[in-house]
Amino acid sequence: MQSVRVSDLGKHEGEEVEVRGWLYNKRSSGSIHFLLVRDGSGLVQSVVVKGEVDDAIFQAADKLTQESSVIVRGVVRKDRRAPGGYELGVKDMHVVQVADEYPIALKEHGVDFLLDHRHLWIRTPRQNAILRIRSEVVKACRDFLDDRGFVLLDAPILTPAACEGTTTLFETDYFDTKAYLTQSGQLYMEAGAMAFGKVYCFGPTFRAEKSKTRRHLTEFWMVEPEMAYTELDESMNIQEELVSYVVGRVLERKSPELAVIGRDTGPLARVKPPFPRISYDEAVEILRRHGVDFEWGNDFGGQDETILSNEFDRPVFIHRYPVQCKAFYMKPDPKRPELALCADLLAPEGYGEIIGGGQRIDDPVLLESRIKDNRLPADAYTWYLDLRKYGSVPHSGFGLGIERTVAWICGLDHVRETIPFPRLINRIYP
RNA sequence: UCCCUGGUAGCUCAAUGGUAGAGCAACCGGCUGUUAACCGGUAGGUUGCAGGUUCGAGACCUGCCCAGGGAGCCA
Repeated sequence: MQSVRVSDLGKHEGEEVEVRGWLYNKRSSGSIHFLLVRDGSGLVQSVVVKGEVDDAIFQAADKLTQESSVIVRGVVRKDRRAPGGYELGVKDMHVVQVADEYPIALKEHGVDFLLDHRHLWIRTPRQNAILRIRSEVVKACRDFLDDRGFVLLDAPILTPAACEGTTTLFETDYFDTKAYLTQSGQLYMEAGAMAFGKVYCFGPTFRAEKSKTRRHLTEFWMVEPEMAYTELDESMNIQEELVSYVVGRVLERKSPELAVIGRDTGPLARVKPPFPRISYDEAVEILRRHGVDFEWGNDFGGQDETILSNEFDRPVFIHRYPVQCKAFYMKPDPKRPELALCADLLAPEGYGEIIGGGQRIDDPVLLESRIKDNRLPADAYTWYLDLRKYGSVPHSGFGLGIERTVAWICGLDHVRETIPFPRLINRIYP
């Protein structure tokens, strides 16, 4: 007999098929059992009627516990009363395992409890939908870049020194010396851009900051493209096309999942180029108009970002921050050297920064002095300086945070639900 | 690291300083179309930990632990 995924049941109306899955929930009226079976692709109501199956099977159905693994066989039929519109009239059933008492009931739970049971929590429809959308976001990013001639160049996870100096690193032993988990693949992507023209990396990054907010994980994933012969404005063009493409792909292919999590897709449908581009100076003016006592030269806080993004109906670029706000490798604006040729992209609806990027310093003398000014270990950056000695060109890149992007697209209030097994301060289990 | 809030049954939560309780889950029984099904019953507790105040503490006080929310930092 043909095994069918629940999501494909509609194509098999009237046929006898089998579904291999787990019992999500069960309702019974004594002589008729309704088994809600999930298989990872969806939920199907399987109807077991006394007298229509062997008594042994009918009784086994009665004994099934939540999340017991089960194979049900029967005829697919349309029924308005069934969730999803189709149900299975069970003829035969094979119980693979009767599950122990399942910790996650079909009702509300606290976050701490759910995170302790994350390995089971991901079975629930809402978490399943979020992680399917994450999968689509990742694939959309890669398709977009692959189609435009970018080469995937994996960056190392173990690194000899800080990429950005100041922020906190996870340290680990590396034989007789120390190594650090990467904070960003960017510097390596700059090497790649000079080798391939356009590259990107996609991988986990690690920040040992003791951040306790809805926007932070200690382990998170970034897509980091880097492009040779590319200046800031062109980089922003790519970014707005990428983000629009990703949102479009989710709307196109994951609308059932968006419906499961109850996301209002109206704001997402507006995400199309061009995105507004405002300078740091203009952003400061907007904040002051809103009564924020903001000192020029500071970086924006979470509330500042919310005020700024609420001014627009789509993601907004903020470009040309004061150089002291940004990393050492950011190229100063030739017209105003106190500003960096950089841009952050703020997601709408108060979701904050989802992209940070900019044009990199291409002058070896300036870069060397910046490394010194930031008291970075010069030895560790010898190779990075080489990139400016051997055929230096203007180049730009950016990093898109996957979890923040997924949280925004899904309309979630915390990034921890956007990654299968979140790593947070004080949480590394399961 | 700082500020705020919380920790009671497996889970979600009640309980003027005066006998620790409900719903769900589990278990037993009933019900032929259920929609987090419903109805009846059974069982389930070192109230986060350690001290203290009191005739009496889940509640009040002190310290600690853990979690949530926020700040800073950042994607």
